[in-house]
Amino acid sequence: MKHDIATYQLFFGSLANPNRLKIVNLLREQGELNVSQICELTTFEQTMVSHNLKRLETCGMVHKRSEGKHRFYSINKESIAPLMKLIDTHMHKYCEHVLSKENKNHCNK
Amino acid sequence: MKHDIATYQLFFGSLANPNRLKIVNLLREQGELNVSQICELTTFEQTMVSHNLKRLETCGMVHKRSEGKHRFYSINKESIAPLMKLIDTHMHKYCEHVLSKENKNHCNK
DNA sequence: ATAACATATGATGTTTTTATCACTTGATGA
DNA sequence: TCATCAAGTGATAAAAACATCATATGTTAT
Repeated sequence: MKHDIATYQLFFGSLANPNRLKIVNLLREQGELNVSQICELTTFEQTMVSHNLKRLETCGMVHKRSEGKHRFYSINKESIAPLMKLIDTHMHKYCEHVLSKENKNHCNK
Repeated sequence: MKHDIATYQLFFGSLANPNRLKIVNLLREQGELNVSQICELTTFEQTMVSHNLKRLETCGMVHKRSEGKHRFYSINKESIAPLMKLIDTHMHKYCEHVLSKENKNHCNK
């Protein structure tokens, strides 16, 4: 397979942003949420959430479902969920030393 | 497990850069290489390569081995190699639409 | 048809990230 | 021990990514 650097960059860049990361982790935990719910739970502005959800959708990280006025977003379970698990494992093994102090201590599991 | 957003950001940010990505893919393909060899093969400047390798090392994506004047770097096979494979699969399924035209065509496999 | 609500889009000033420059450190051999 | 080669470091100007603002679109209810 041919490595398309620009696509890798788009993919990883999508997860290299703290706000998008929070949205992704929120959807991992909460399942399907609409934009307003994401705004409430994160205290982020609506426009920012929309912009970031669009980017996540472009990369196939989340799915979108319309219902009336609402747009419901959910994590791509088939692909992103297991991927994030792999990364969690990697981070535990290799990124301990860069964990911020507060989290280092009460990191149960 | 506790999600440390800053660590995720560091991790993904490391792969969200085209030059680091090229270095990572080079090490995936070529195995162990020293700094000079990476410079030659990529035509990147030495200082840039050193800076970027340091970041990759911080995240546990590459290993470093000293031999005389040289520093040999290699991909973290246990963790990053399988991770990149998962991502390759994801990109093929969900990121086709964002692939640059040139690569779309002669993307065998 | 119009108001109200939910979400999306485009433009832009600001912040963050990056490559490069000048320099340092460390190792080998003369 | 001095010169040379290999690699690393810190500062900074330039480039890229970002949040926000103003506005647009689409949907439901009145």
